[in-house]
Amino acid sequence: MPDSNKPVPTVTPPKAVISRMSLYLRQLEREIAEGNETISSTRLGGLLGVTDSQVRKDIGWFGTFGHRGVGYRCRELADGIRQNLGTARQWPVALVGCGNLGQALLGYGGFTRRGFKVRVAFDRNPALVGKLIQGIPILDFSRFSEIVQTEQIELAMLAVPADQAEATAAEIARSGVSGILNFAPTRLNLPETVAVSNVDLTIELEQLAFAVVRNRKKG
Amino acid sequence: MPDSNKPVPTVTPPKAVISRMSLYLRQLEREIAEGNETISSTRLGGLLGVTDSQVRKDIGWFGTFGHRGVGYRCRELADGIRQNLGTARQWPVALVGCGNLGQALLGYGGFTRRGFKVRVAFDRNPALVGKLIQGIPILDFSRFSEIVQTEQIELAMLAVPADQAEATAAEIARSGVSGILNFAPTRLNLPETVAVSNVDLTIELEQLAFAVVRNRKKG
DNA sequence: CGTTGTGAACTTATTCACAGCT
DNA sequence: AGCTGTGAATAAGTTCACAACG
Repeated sequence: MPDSNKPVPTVTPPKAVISRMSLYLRQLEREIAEGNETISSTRLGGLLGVTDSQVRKDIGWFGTFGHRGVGYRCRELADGIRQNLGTARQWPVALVGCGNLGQALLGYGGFTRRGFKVRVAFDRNPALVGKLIQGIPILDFSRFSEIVQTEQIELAMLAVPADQAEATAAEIARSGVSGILNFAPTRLNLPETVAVSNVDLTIELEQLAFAVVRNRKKG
Repeated sequence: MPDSNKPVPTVTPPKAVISRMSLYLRQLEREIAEGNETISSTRLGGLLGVTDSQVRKDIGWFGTFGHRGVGYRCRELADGIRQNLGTARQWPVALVGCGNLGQALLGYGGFTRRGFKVRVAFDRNPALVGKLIQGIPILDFSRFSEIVQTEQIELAMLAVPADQAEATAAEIARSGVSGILNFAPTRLNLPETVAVSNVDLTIELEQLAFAVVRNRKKG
């Protein structure tokens, strides 16, 4: 073994690496489903529009998984990625806000398959409270803090209107939830004990519009 | 990968710049609504978690809008950004796939306010075809190409299951649509005449999980 | 052989710092 | 005095290229 005396302080992979790792993981799951034992960085990257060296560098952040002359064993690498992403276990999730978007999120099976289990949903609208959507009960948001304890909720998906997002997020944070996936088009200003990811549909559409305009100019 | 050895004289702002421009635009709209005439790069950045110099550099890609000693006039800058993003006009949009997520997208008012007008929706499920959701008619997907012509559709939001995404996207591309906002967890491989943006909910959740785990390690 | 892991080179993005305008 | 616009400095991210190894 060459010198393993590397300092390696607080090496945190960049966000971009993490999202590519998710991409790799998904492809690996497909390869496994198709019965492929191994995959090379060249093939994995080719399928996802990423260079082979990028694939190897990215994977390097999470450890040493490859086998020279062979490639990566799909199962081994998939397990390693899940381990590092923190999704080798199940995450109990709460949904806050059961309007159109919220209800769609309840119906989206993709989460469960990747380790995220929506346990309970909340709203303030009495017309919704008490209903069962996709088998998940909608409770009054006033009970949020209590249920977070009993159900051990760690993540919340926030799908309330923009003008309520900031205040609702503050309350969620106070209840001890560790992460919020924010669908409202608003910057949440929270203590950094709470991690926040944003999904902003309008920004994506505007990026698309811009790309189209640029495309036309050169075409 | 094919040749791309052009010394391209036309500078194109990076994607990251574009999404921050969207962010600035939204904040500017709020400032206007609150009656503020001008805003400085420091304040604008502070509200959005971006440095002042980053704000100025970003804006610089789109032109010269500031007034020394004053800041940016909100209306002027907002107009300039819309002009550059290509959202100063209305974009006619089609929705493809009217399941849970698709229907939620139809109900999401945020698009319309930013210049994206969903004109028509498509599905292959006969149980859905003919219905009117949020005032928007659901048509059979076989009519897609025809309607794209008559309604002058330029953008499509793709919200079909993963296993249909690639084929459906190919058909959309063939109909002359210029951009696709893809909600399916699949890489679309299309001719580069069609711009693609991806919204991948699972990736976002995994990023969140990772951030939470990292947060806990240092906390 | 084929394919990884990785330093070094290169490219892109961000921050600094300040001249210059109002 | 206040605040932008921007070149120069720094940092971050990507690709290259090749030794090392099953």
